[in-house]
Amino acid sequence: MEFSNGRKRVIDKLTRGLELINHLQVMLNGDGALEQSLAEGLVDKILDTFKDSLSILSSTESNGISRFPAVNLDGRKSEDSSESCKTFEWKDRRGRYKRRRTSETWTKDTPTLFEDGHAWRKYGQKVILNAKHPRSYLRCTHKYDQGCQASKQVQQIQDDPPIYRTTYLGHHTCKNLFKPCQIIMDSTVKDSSIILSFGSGSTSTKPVEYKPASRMIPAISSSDYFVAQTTAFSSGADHGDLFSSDVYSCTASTHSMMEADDMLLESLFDDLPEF
DNA sequence: GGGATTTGACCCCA
DNA sequence: TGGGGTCAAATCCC
Repeated sequence: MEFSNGRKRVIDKLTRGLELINHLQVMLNGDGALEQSLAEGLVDKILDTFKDSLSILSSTESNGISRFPAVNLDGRKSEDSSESCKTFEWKDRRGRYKRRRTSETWTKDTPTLFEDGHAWRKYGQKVILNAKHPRSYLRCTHKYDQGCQASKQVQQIQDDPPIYRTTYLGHHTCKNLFKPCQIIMDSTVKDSSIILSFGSGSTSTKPVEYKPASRMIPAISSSDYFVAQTTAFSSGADHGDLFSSDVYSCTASTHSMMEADDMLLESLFDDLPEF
């Protein structure tokens, strides 16, 4: 059952990749005035679909379910292809795992523990050398039911005022946000920026107006994305405040993190006016 | 009862 | 070799 679920998701991803390639092909066959940033954005998305597919295949393989060879995100075959055979040796598997190698990571420092819209499950806590506070280890709740490889580590790195460092590892391949996010394009904030507002069950999020800004459009496929907290919106902060306070930025990693909101981004692309 | 968290054990890798 | 990441049994909580 898990295998068929993973298989369906791989098919979905690959189908999506084909659609994007067709989209790109149509654009290339048009008047030839394809915006380079748009093309790069499409290529990024296509690459993401194939990376996700490989990720799903790898995860189902690690569960001993898949018949596909284990493949890392960089395309290399798993160095220990016999690992899946060990899944039949269930006696005391404690500590028997394949530590992931250099996966994409990015960090965020915040004064509070914030809600990022995904469901996390804590699977460990560790006292770190020369650190006052233990580090918590969390994985995506949908690690097993959807093969999501995302995980994060949270550690308090400062007491007064408290600062929490969250390190994200891997990308969400699941599709389970608590609530869909809202996408805002605001030309008044900063060039090449998009703000995402994730819904939260505990806060009364103000509806945020979606403001297409034509001069921002070439920046949509830029690698720079910015993610803001819902709480900032609900507190009435304006977009300028968001960028000066509790917003982090990064490049390809954030793009991948927003994968769960891919449909919204796709609709954003679809809404682009003709140049 | 089932899902989430805690916690000690185990193993990878710098 | 030891710090850090992950596993899984025990425990907690709703």
